[in-house]
Amino acid sequence: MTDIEALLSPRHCVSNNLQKTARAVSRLYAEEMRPAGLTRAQFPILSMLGTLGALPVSALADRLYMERTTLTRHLKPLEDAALVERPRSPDDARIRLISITDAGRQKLEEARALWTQAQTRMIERFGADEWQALEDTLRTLRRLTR
Amino acid sequence: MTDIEALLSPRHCVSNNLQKTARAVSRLYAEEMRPAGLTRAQFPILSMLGTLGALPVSALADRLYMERTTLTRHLKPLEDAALVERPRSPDDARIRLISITDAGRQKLEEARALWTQAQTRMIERFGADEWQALEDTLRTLRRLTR
DNA sequence: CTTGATAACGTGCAATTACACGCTTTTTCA
DNA sequence: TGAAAAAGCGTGTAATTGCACGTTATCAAG
Repeated sequence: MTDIEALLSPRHCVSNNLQKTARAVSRLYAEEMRPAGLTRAQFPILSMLGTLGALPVSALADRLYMERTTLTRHLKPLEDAALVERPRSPDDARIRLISITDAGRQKLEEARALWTQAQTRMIERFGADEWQALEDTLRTLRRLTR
Repeated sequence: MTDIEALLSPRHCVSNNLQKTARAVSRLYAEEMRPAGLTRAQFPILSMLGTLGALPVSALADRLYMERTTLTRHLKPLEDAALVERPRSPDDARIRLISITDAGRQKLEEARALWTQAQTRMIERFGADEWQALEDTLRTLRRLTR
């Protein structure tokens, strides 16, 4: 039973501990995926679009736990590269239905090969069971922020 | 015993799961700490400097798991605000020994009051024992990236 | 002592993130 | 039906991050 007061020192900061770890890990993945020609943020966006169908910007942003406006910035170059489309919904002119293109799927497959290497290396070092548990914990933490 | 293959789908990406969680949590802390007049990155830097003594840029960057050049960017406005000093070492003119000033400590105390609120709220929701365990796990993960 | 290697740090540039604000479209309700 | 409210999205601006590269200072051989 840990006392809360023991965690009220900045070195126990939830936010900063997550930030630090994200930075450290992100650098490894970015290095390995550089030849893919996708930026760091583009891969998860394309992945999500590859799994789900066409969906509004806000819905996509929610699932990515990304600010809607941040996602908008990322979508622009992806659309310019013809990797995603964003036509307006025929039912509601406010909504843009974002979807991945065939070229996007192809690019995604290329990037995924490199990603798999990075992920494999990381899981091998950290442990599959350990990551499974950590992933669940992180999901719980994210849900608490809603 | 989890099989590694089960984790080779992008939704299990270690990097992206950490990034998403860091974004989600960071927004909460940032919102609460806004009145402090410190940016998100400044608080952990000042905290670290408040605990440790004067130390070189690289050593500080290592402890923050931050790129050295990123830290340099953050130090500039902190120095302009007279919250930190960065005199060159008398022994080695290449080294700048970064330290917090009295004004920096004062600002740190103010910000810490707000931070404590954010941290308390978060720990209360998530659980002290759970965070303790997660913090250890994240540290382990960071060490693996060295 | 000088010359090459190394260490410590800063800068140019580009990507990432998000708050404040505004625009257009849809919905609500009197 | 005709505002008023709300929903969905984009832009201005600023903070965060890090790679490639350059500069200065120290160290290691010869």
